[in-house]
Amino acid sequence: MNRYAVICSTVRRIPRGRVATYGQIAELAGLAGHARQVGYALHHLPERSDVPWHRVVNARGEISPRSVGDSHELQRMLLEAEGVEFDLRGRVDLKRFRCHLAIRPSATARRR
DNA sequence: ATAGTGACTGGAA
DNA sequence: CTTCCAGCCACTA
Repeated sequence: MNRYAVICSTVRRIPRGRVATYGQIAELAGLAGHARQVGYALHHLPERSDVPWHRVVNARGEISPRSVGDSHELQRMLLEAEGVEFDLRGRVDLKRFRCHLAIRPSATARRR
């Protein structure tokens, strides 16, 4: 079980129509303080991955700017399709759409 | 091996 | 409330 796999499985737990922040994912994945690694992991995802990568936004509720690519446009489209709303500044109201997941004890070694 | 980068964050302004 | 910046440290080259 590598770091990316743990992150991916955590992202998969985000319910439809909700979002989570990078830091939140990192924490849930047992990698508290390593939010950037979440970004790296998502960056490495294959396009047809079943991981709902688009449900991950930054701490401000924005879709994080990417150095390359145009996937952020797709991301917003996917989120709106799930009912996530953006304000005029392109930000999600985290108070409303952030998912509340509990930190799974031993996220890396689930059930023996 | 070293150096540079970044899909981030929290605190400061 | 907002934007800005330094620190962060694994990842890439």
